[in-house]
Amino acid sequence: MDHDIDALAASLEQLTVMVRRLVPPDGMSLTAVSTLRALQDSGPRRLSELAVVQGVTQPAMTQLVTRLERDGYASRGGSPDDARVVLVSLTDAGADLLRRRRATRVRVLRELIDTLPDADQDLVYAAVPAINLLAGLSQPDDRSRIR
Amino acid sequence: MDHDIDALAASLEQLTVMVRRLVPPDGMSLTAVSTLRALQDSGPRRLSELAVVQGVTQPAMTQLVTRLERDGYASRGGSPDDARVVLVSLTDAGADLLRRRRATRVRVLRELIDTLPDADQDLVYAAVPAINLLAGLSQPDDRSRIR
DNA sequence: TATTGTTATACTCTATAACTATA
DNA sequence: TATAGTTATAGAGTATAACAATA
Repeated sequence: MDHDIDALAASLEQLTVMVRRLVPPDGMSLTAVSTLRALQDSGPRRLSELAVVQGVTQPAMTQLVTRLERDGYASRGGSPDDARVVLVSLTDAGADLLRRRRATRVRVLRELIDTLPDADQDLVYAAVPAINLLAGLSQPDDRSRIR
Repeated sequence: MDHDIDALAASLEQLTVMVRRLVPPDGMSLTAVSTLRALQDSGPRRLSELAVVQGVTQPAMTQLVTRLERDGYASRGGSPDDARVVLVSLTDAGADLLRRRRATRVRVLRELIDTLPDADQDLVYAAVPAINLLAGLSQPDDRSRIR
């Protein structure tokens, strides 16, 4: 067992480049997509919650939600409990967008993996638990730049 | 062997989120860092070559190089062969920046992996060949938006 | 004419500071 | 006063279109 951390770090960095290219650039920022996913996973959320989760400032989230709303992917609603609060929801068009991106990513990934010899494909799938271990390594969620 | 492509795609996506957070945001864009790395790997390059490799337009690269030059990470030079050409080089400060980012990524990654039980650590390192297989899957370098 | 790079302009996305409305 | 959100302003980073200089 080597436990060569530098090699692992370099491999992971290259891997992120590959993954990022699975979905062709479509004008959606990482934050925009991640915000829509958060809305899909957890339902309507306060604008300020979204800002914290995404690690951006409240004004940045205000503007992102404004663009998402303009493009039809999200909508603003009020809270019955607190008139100051804005609840942001995913629209059907937003859910469609996420569906399409996922389908593209899976399709392109499958095409790429299909080019590998069967033995290598088995190796890749056998690594899924290890990849999940790595993916689950949580950092102290360094969202401290939110003032 | 499951060969569950959807699970693999989802795991890879989560993994990229983890890797992206290894280095704290420091105002350098993905393209900026990737351009500096290209200069380090291959030596001075034409501005237009950099634009193609990074998948951005020539004007975008002109402006990026201008910012990198202003910040001291890269420098412009002429070509002796062709007076139209701008050759971009990495400066010592640029190399230092890359060194520091690499060191941070490795240090944080090590700290995170150290929190895993030994058996899981072994599992992660055993997956490096599979990760390299995935990272090496080349897409047709869809840089077709360059006109 | 074709190639290399820059300038002009516009939009996204981010930040900080100052503001409004509600609690 | 404190909290939720917006508006104002500035800078990075991207694009397309138009331009200058060189081949």
